Amino acid sequence: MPQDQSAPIQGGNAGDELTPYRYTAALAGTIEPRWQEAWASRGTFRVPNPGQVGFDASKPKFYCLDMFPYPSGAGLHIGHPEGYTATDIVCRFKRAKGFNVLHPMGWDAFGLPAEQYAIQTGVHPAITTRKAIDNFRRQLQRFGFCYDWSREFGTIDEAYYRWTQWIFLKLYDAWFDHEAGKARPISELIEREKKAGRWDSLTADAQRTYLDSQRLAYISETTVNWCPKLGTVLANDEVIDGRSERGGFPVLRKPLRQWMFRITAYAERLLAQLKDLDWPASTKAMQEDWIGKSSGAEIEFPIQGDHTLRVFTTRPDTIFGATYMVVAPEHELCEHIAQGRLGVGDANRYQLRQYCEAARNRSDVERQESKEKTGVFTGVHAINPATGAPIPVWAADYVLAGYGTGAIMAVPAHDDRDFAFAKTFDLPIVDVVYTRAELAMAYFVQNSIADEQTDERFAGVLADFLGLVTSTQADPDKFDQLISVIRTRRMPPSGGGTSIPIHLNEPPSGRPASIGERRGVTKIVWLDALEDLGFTTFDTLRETFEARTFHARRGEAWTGPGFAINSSNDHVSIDGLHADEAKARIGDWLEASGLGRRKVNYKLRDWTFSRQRYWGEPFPIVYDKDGRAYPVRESALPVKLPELADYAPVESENPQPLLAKATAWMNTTAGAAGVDPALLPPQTPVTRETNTMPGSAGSSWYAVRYTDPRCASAVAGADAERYWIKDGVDLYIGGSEHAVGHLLYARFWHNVLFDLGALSGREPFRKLVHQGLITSFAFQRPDKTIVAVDEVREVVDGDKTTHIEIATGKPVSPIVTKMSKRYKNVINPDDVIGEFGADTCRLYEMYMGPLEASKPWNPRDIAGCFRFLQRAWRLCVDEKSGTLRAQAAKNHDIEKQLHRLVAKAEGDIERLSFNTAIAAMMEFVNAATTAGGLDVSQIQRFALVLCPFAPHLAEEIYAKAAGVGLASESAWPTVDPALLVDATIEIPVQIMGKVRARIQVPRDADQAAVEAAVMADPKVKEQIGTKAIKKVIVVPGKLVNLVIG
RNA sequence: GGCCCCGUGGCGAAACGGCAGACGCAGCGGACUUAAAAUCCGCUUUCUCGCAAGAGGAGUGUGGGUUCGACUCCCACCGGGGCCA
Repeated sequence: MPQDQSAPIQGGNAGDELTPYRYTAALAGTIEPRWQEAWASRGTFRVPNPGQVGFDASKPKFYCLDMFPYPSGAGLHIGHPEGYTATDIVCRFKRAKGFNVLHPMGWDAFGLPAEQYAIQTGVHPAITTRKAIDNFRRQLQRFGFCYDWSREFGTIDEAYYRWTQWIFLKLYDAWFDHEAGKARPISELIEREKKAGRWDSLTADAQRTYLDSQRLAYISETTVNWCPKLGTVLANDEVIDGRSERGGFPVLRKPLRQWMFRITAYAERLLAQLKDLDWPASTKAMQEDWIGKSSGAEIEFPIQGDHTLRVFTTRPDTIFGATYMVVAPEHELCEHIAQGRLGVGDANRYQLRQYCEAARNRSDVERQESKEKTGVFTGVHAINPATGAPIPVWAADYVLAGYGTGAIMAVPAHDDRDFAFAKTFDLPIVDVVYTRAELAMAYFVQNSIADEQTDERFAGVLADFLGLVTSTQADPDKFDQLISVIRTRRMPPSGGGTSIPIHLNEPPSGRPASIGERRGVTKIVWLDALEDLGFTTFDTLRETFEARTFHARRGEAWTGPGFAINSSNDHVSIDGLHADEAKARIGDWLEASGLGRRKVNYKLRDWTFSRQRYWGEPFPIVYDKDGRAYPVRESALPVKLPELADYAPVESENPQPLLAKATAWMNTTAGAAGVDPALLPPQTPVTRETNTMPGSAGSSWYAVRYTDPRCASAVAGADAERYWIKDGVDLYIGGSEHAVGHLLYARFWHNVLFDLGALSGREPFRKLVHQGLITSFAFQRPDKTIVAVDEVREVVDGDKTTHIEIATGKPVSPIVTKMSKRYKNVINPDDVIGEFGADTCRLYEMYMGPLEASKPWNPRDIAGCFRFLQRAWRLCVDEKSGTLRAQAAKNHDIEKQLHRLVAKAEGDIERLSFNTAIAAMMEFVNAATTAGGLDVSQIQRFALVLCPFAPHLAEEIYAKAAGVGLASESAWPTVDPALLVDATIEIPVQIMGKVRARIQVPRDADQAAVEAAVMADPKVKEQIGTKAIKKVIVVPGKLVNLVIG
């Protein structure tokens, strides 16, 4: 590859006549493409599959994957190579350590941007996408990444999306057997129904309807996020603040016929299997939250007539506090009432109808956000099955139709929104949960003696009692004992002095904020707390607890943990129990009495899988004239996209798929479309499905395809699939923005395909790491608006540096922010490579800081990495002649340091701590330079350590030193453990935790010997003086600490 | 509002309960050079005492706790970021 003469060369001074072989950007630009070609032509990074020529079954395997890039027209962002360099280093290292390494790359290439571009220019998305892919590939190859390019593919390849469609058909042809906890072919469902005698009696249509209701891929009319401007439906995670993630266009909620995946059937498995994954805790937590499991109960509340109102609640333990109910305005009860079926008076019915009409025009978001609670009494009452009391049923829009059953039991004392609503409409608020302290107050009301109930005395006694109860975390059965302690004025056994120690966050009643408790709090604080609550007389206290209105008085719901109270009837009592036990007992009672049942609820919704756009996989589905769906046979795959004259979406509030424009393609026959003749005669006219699949389709299984990318008979050949991915990808690196979307969808498909026998393992990604965001500097005015970097001038005054906005002359402050064209702080990888070479760029990205941390790109710092490579080069190669600079004799001290470097680099790479590995190499080069240089063997081994980080430079040095072979094909240097330790070591001596002296001891000196050496040290003697030695801590090989006094 | 992550020199950072600031940048001083660049060497958390060598104190956002010993573990608070609502 010819050197690009036009590239700006600023990386240090150019090599001049004296040093023609100095390591410069120009030299890097020469050697880097040369080695890239050498690797490619030798197939250095190609890895064969089991059964193929050259496959070595004796080696362990390592499958390392980068997140699928979307090849945008703008080219590679500087953030891309961060993760890619990390995986590249690990893969090169693992290969050197004797692993079979699978390290592939490909393209997530269907999707909106290419299509938006096609709309503007009329160029077919396939053309622009291929161009973008070529550019991406060129840029990646320029970094020297060790991908096995023979495995490259894109989601837009027919040979690939054929299998994406095949997977869709597998899901269409499967149902979830809840008893077995796994997906099974639909044919087995028919078998089961036949055996149960439920099948043959059904009509063909009823059979079809039943099957369709069970399929993992099914059609449903659901409310979707419709974006008129983009002409498509978007997934929830593609909508941000009511606008599309791409383009920022408004998004409406619309009912639409959609293909859906029954991911909810897998909620429990997706949740349970998380715990075995080596993933960042935060990502696991996000998936847990997204799945949103909550256990509670479904309860039937009788209402007048023979109606019941079914609610789902996560707090069945608070049912005794349910003082009213709320239904969503869309709830069928409202309709029934409006139609007069429950005998509600005209005035109420009119109000209700008015309210429901109004609520319907407000979006869910508006309804959730609005602080002001609105609602209307429906005119009917329900019976609280726990208390037997009639409670009013209201309609209010803070309850959403789509969540749970669209109706709730309201427990205002223990739910914030119910509390606010009850306050607004003056509904009763009844305590059914108390914290420990509150329970103690209630106890005091009932059990105090007359003498303790005087207005003068009660507060003091109660404050003492509360202090004792909370400090000892006493359960209610200990209250008798504790109050007698107070009465006899004895101090509690554990509390020395006058203050009673109170422990923070004592479970389960810790409520520091409201009852005011800090460590060391005393009676005074409790007295203050009682006063704040307005308990100035005993009667107020008694009335509050007898009326069960403590929380109402406090003005806030208590949603935290505590003890159940006021919760007994003839059949069940949960008084005094904690929430978990109380829930369990209420669950038992509900089930025994037939009033309800325990129920697990998930926040996770089914996956909407239809898009109304062009540039995606077509569905292998056709419809007959009655709208019945039929699958296309596997042999007829792939269903290819038709050509279109123009790609502009039909911009409309009524969703219309773009493929409907291709009428000739859409209208076909069952035979031409490839429907099984047993299902539909070939001449039958049918219309094709005109939706396309979303971008997440192709990216949900690509990790599997890499194991055998050319396989024509399956998603991947069984041997290859089992060898590489049975236990999941060994290292998967990519951005945390995919924490729920992609990573959850891919797990779902993998699980389904495992159940159906198409894959050997359940989980696709065993170990996951997110690289941090690479940010950039910009400037900020005092009003927090941002100023672009080229609009600011740096002023150096003595040792102070200030930044001035050129236009205004006002000072601005440097900040770290996302790279943005607007701020003129975008770093282009091509420019960086032109200026310093790919090795320097790779090295700097890894040297900036920990892989997972977000960190700012500093153009100044990159020079340090470049200079390091120059020093490394100069250490090994003569800058005048370009020949090897090897010393004849081996420096043994340097040899020792080299072994330590190899050992450190090894450990650091394993734990992805690349910045510290690079620092160790810098130290080694500095030491070796000072020591006068390396011998040939040392140069070779140093090059091998450098190779994963700066492979081109390493190859060049290695070639000069070894003469034959490639560094990238050589084994990692071996470490002699004997050289990692010294005979004598220096250890610090601390006195009272401060370093006061240092002593030399043999490495394996025992405790007594070390102690003796310490005591003999004159500095130690001086420090100890006349004081006594109380304790000696010897940490072998590390340090000694003396406690004196 | 909830959950998670992060606060260490002028800057990026290191230290997996055991010598805080490795390594790099920037800065200062020196060598080399007619000169500059490049390169090499030295200094570089801060305060006090000292001409100096050196000695001593403080110090990892703040306050508390655990420990012989805490940047590291626990609790609360403050500040920044992310995700969810």
